[in-house]
Parts: sequence; C-alpha cells; structure tokens
Amino acid sequence: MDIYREIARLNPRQKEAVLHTDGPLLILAGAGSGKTRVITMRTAYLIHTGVPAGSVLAVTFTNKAAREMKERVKTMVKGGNGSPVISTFHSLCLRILRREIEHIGYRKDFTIYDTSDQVSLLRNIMSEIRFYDKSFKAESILERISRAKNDFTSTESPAPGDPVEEASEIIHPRYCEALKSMNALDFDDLLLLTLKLFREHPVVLEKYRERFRYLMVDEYQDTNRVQYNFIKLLAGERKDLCVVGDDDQSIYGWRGADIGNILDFEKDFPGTVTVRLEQNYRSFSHILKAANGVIKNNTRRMEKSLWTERGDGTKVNIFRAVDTEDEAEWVADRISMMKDGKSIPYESMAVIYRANTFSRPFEEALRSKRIPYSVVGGTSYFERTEIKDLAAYLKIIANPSDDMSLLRAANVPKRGLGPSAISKLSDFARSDSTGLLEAFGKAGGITALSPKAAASAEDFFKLISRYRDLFMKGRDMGMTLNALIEEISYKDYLIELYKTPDAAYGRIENLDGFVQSITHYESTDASPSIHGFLETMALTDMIEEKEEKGGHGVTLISFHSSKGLEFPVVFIAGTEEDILPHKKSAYSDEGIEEERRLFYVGITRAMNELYITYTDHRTKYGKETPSVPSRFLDEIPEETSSKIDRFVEMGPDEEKAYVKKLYDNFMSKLE
DNA sequence: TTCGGCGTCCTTTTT
DNA sequence: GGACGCCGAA
Repeated sequence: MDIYREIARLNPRQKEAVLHTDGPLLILAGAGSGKTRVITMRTAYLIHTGVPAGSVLAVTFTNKAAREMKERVKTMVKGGNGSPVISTFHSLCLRILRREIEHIGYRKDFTIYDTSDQVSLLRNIMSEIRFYDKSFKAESILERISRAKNDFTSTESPAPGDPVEEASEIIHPRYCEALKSMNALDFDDLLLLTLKLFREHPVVLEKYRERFRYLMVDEYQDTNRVQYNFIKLLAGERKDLCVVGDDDQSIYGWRGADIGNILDFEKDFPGTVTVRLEQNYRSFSHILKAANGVIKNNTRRMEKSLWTERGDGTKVNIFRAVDTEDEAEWVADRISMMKDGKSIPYESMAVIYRANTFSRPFEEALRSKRIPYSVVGGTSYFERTEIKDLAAYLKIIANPSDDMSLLRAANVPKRGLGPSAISKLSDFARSDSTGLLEAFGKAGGITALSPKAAASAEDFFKLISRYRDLFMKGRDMGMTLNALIEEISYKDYLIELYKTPDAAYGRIENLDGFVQSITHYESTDASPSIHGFLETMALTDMIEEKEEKGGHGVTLISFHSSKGLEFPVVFIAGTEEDILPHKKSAYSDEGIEEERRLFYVGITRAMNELYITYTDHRTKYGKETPSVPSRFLDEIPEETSSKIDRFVEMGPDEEKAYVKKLYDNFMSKLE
C-alpha cells in the first residue's frame, strides 16, 4: 500500500493530524469523523518515516478497540521490523507489573480480582469489623474506594455527614491490606501500582520511556487522573504524545473519567497543536444539526460543530407514545415497515435506551411480531456463577494466598464447611500465623473443629494440592479441568440446584464452554499457564469475538454501549425527564451535561434515519406514572425535526380502545 | 448447616 | 415487577 497516496485522500484536517509527528498533538475527533483511519494512518506514517515500529505505543480502553487498531495497522504496515505495541491500559500495566512489581514489594505471582471478587472481599471485611449495617452496601463502598483510588489527587477528607463516605474511609485501608495479603490486585491497582512504580523507581521509568518514544492515547476523554499521570510520566520531557478523543462523548464521569483531562490538555502540554476533525462521514445533515443543537448547550466543552457533504436526508422524527407498550409497539411496527417497504435489513437497525431494563418491552414487542433481535449488555459470560465457581478453584490453585477464592470454592459444592467451620479455620490461621489454605491442611489438629469438618477441610486441601501439581505440569489443562469438574461432581451439584437436568442444561453448557475456552487458550498461547489463562480471563471477555460476529437481528443497546457503533436506522427510546436526564444525575450541572452528552452519543449513532420516542405514561416498577418529555427534546432545532403524536394520529376508534385499555389496566390493578 | 419466605432496592459498566 | 440478601425455622 502506498502510504502517500492514502494520505493524499484524507481531508485537510485529517492530513494535518497524520503528518504532525513532533510535540504534543490533540486530535478532537467528532463522532463519525474517521478517527480510526487517522490514528492508524498516523501510526503507519510514523513507521514509514523511520521510527522503529516497536517504539510506538498506542493505548486504548477496550480490547475491541485495540484489536481493530492492530488489524488495520497490520494492513498498512508491511513486514518491517517489529510491530507497534497496541494495548489496553490494563494489559499494558499488567505486562509492566509482571516484570517489575517486585520493586514495590509485591510477589510476581499475584492474581487479579474482578468486581465480584472485590465485592465479596468487602462484604467479608465489613462483617469482620461489624460494619455490616444494612444501610451500607458493599457495592456503594466499593464505588467510593475505587473513586478514591482513581482520582487519588483529591484526598480531601470526607464530606461531613455523608455516612457512606465516612464508612469507606474506614474500610479503604483494610481493603488494601487484605488485597495485599492475598497477593491480589484489583483493576484499579494495575494502573495505580504501575504509576507508583514509575514514581518511586526512576530507573524503571527511564527504561520504558526509552522503549516507547511515541505515544498515542485513544478515547482520551475517558481517562481518569491515574491514567493521566501515567501517560504524562511516560511521555516525559520529549512529549511525543498524541491524544485522540471527543469531549462531547465523555460519558464515563461516574466511573472516574475526568473530562478535565482533555479540556486542559493544551494547558498541560504547552506547545500542543490541536486538530479538529469536524467533517462527518456517517450521518445526514438533519441528524447532525440535531446533534449540534443539543450539545451546544453544554458549557464545559471545546467548541466544534459537525458537518457533512452527504446532504439533508430525512428529518428526525420525534414520536409521542401513549405508554410503554405503545412506544415499543410503534417502534416494532416501524422496524417491520422498514424491512418490508425499504428492504432495510434488521441488522441495520438499533434501539437505544438509558438503562438495560428498558429492553424488556421492546423484546416483547419484537418477539410478538417475529422480528429477530439481540440484546447487547447484561451479565458477561465470565460473571456467571458457575464460571466464577470454577474460576475460584483455578485461582486458589494458582495463588495459595487467594483466600477469597478459597472461601468461595471451599463449600461449593457443599462439603459441610459452613460459616462456623470457616471462622474456626481462620482463627487458627491467624493464631498460628499461617495461610488459610495451610490451616485447611492442618485441620486435623484443630480441636475446635468437628471431626467431620476437619476431615472435609483436609480433603479439600489435598484436592487443591493434587490439582496444583497437575496444572503446573502444564499438560492439557482442558482435560485437567474436566477431571476436576468430574471429581467434585459439579454437574450433579448444578442439577440438584436447578432441580432438573433440563433447567441446569444451560449452566452445564456454559461449563463446557469454559473448558473449551481453556483448551482454546492453551492451543493459541505461546507459553500457556494457569496464571496466563486467569489473566486473559480477567482482562478480556474471550467470548466477545464470537458474539460480535454472531449478533443478528435488531440491536437493543444502552447509550453507553452504543458509543463507537453506527446504524443506518436508530430509535432512541424513553426520552423523558428522570430517565434522560436520569433523576440521579439531575442534581448538578455536571450531571446534566453528562446526560446531554449521552443523548448526543445516541443521536450521532444514526446514519440515515433517526427516531426519538417518549411516552405520555410509563410503567415504572410496575406502577403507571405520568411522564414529562425530556428537556433535551426542546434543544433539537425545529427545522430539523418533525413530530408524530399518537394522540393526534389516533382515530376515534383507537382512542376509544385506548381509554378502555386504561380502564382495564386500572381495574386489574385494583384486584 | 441449609432451605425457604419476606423486605429492600432500583443507571450507565471499557478493564 | 423482580432480583437479591437477610433472617428465621428445621
């Protein structure tokens, strides 16, 4: 591929971004402006000018983004020496820590705790220190702790009178100690500890600065303070740093993403060249005007305005539905009209909503019209209990200090090791200052324990030791895992739990999938190990590659998950106050602005046709509630939209039917 | 130690 | 309307 010919085909702004290779560069990439094309071409160009491929580092947030970028760079850069490092923040940090973590006093064989591991650890700690008050949910404490870890710069004392804040202040240090003693790192630690490493060991930092001379960060608007500091340190004095992002699409503030990072980039890195990519290749003009009209009401943003050469297209349709079912039915009707009348395939259409629970009525309406659909989101494969159960076995096998996994595995399936036996075992471990797993091994000598429980604990210890040997020998992990499943009769346990083999069938299928994924890992990884497998499992959703291709029918998806995607036809549903903006975000201007960005993200997903719907009445938590149209609807310019109103649309018969339906609903609620 | 019934809560989720 | 966690009984 001739790189110069490719560059010549870019628009002037894109060209500018690709050709700027010295000093800090901020690419403000509007939705649909060809961002990926620009950053991959910039990478190719860098390498073409003589930069060694291996000294280019591109960091993304998701595995998907990293994968896509890798593939596209590969087609542009032929052969040559080495390839650029394209990685997520988390995998990059993991790789660094695997090599260097001993510098900061951790063992190399640490394991990674995911969110549910974190929650169970917190529950444990909270009950141990008798903090377990119903008013404190482990999840909300976790949220605070994670937040504190992510914007570690703001270590101000808790807002007085906020009990959750005060509680997490107390729990936080204990949580960190517990993690460390279990030789475990949570997701935040991967980043935080790498930063700590860089700060405390300049020699190590220097090594990585030398290694990665050219840095690129994708989705910069989503970085948190730790990521910002990490990047800044790594960029060092040379500051060959290029960040790409769109402040208008910053929708992860609640997860610690700091929109200030992108807004202040020019200030943080003096001499920054800023390039705005505003030409949009995705949508018709009416859609873009609607998007611009909405987003310009935000105050904390960098001025920009999308435009297109594609022409006006059709106006944005705003539909007022009678109620939740009506909204879903109308959308389903439209979908089948598009399919039948315009031969638009179902795969080209998406319904976007604020929260996953809103998928329900759409699923029902689509199903009743026999329209195929797939719901994006929900619990991921590796979050399923049966998978987590088995993973707990693998984790305690891999890391004997991992008490949380030990506790999970110990009594699943039931072995007669309930809370009281466990607490005796951990008392012993503490007084004898050995690990919990060793305490299991010595259970015979613990007088407080019933002989039955003691024997059971010892058996468990032996089981784990035996399988550790088997796995460490490194031969056929898939078969070993199968043997383990067999030995602990896990499938029988599932059948018993779900009463019938039929009900348990799906679960058992998941198990087989799990065995397959370890087998697959084993056959594709250069040096497979149980640690490596657990890592891959923690950091990537290995199933997603399959699902990405397999997704068919109409897509049902949340605003958040829709970022980065595009569909010829988009329906945005539930555009009502308390939903969008969500009532919990409506207290602050910041919150409202992030909700507005969500709406903006949704609008800009649409290529050809956009429908926005709201209802007159909505069923909330099983109760009929009147709804108020979202304030954001008023921000869509009149000349770019057209309104459809079911109440106006309805003939007298339908109106009568509607009134009757309301009445029936009302009567049925009384019973 | 385990099972079943009630009260509580209720966004978004890249890793 | 429903998931999930807590507490009481066997």
